Amino acid sequence: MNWSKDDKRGPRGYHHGNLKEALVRAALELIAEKGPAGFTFAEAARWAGVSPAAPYRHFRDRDELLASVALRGFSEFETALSHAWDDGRPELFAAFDRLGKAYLDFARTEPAYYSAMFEAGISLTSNPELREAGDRAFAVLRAAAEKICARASGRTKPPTLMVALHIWAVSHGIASLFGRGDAARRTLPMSPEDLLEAEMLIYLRGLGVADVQSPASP
Amino acid sequence: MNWSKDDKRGPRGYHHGNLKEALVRAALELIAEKGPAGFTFAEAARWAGVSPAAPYRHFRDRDELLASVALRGFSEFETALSHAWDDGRPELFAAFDRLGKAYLDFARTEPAYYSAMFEAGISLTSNPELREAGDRAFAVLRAAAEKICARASGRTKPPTLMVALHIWAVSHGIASLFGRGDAARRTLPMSPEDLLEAEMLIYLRGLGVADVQSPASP
DNA sequence: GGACTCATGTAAACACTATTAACATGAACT
DNA sequence: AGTTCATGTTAATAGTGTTTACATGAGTCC
Repeated sequence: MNWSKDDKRGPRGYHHGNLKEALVRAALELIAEKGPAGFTFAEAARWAGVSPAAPYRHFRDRDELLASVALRGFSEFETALSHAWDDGRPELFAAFDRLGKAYLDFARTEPAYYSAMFEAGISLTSNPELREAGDRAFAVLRAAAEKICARASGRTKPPTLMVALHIWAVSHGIASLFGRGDAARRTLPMSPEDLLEAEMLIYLRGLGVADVQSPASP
Repeated sequence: MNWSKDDKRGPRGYHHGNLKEALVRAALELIAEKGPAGFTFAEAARWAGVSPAAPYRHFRDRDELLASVALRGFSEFETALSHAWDDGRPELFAAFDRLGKAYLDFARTEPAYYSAMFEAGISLTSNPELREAGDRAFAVLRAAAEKICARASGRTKPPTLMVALHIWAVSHGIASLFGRGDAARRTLPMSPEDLLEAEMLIYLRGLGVADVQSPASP
């Protein structure tokens, strides 16, 4: 007999082996299916093949599991954004456009993460770790805002932080209102991607950033 | 026959008299307290002083009560927005500024409505009445966008619908990320109102709308 | 090897929720 | 009066979050 963990069923007798990980993955599946509200601690346990009380060995309560999902979400979000941004290479505006598309793409393809991060109502003040993860993701937008601001032509440079917050708000607004399943979807005259791109072009133009073509005539 | 609802205690024997209304109000209280997820059908019934099964005479299920709250929310939202906008009087940009502040004010002072409307995940496709109520509120933003676009100086006028969607996305993004209790609040260098005003000024400038002062120098 | 410990699992219990079914009441209409 | 029907009740089912007491087994020290 071969009891190694590569067995079809694995050893998996009394101890699961990697329950914490399995629960996070189960939560992701379930949230993606039925929204963050429909996600159930008990069902996650069932999905992982353990008793309903087992998860409490790894998470204080249901909210802590949700927070754990959100934490990982912010981490993957940061990775996706910074990969798209790629430090503004090879060209600032192309990279900026990729950044916006990556934002929308994450919200669409990872609705479970996105819900946990922004809609589950987890308190950031009581969870510094989560806040820091969010800040790291936001730092990518901030870095992009920095390079954008450096190109502004006005007498005074716009404040980087403000611009970063603007970019975040627009992206989140579009992703949240139009970017996902038909839960809140309305019939749009254009794709969320085009909508975001147009808005950012107009905004950059208002900022006095050069090399941006007129948005009204594509 | 003066058992109108103005009676001191109302008849209130076996029949409540106005349970549907009472349930909606109870839901509002509860959502405001503990978020849309923490709201409970049973607790709403308790709050109204009836048995847990009574609400089912007025709402098919919990979601339908939530949808009812959202419906009323859109109606009040429309009222608030159109009152602030006041058809662009006495001056376009002052009215537009009021509109933005009214948006944020609604999200802050009526978080229960706002959550039910945008975060409860109620399907709009399966609820035409709700969708229409949302469209009526959006129509105010659209009307504002119309007048804004008419002032655009470029060769071609920007499409009204697109501009309206942009305004909506920005407002919702700021309200949703920074506009309410500390659930998702971050430390900001400025108030949500100032943040929104600045973003709209830059946007309008990018749109080529006249009479807008430079945003970078207040 | 054997005993001790501790993280990690189970089972049983409690209070609570959504929802339904069967029954009760009373307001309105003939 | 009596009937009807909307609107309430009670009782039951099934599923949930969470706690408590107990069980197991992997690693550690002798």
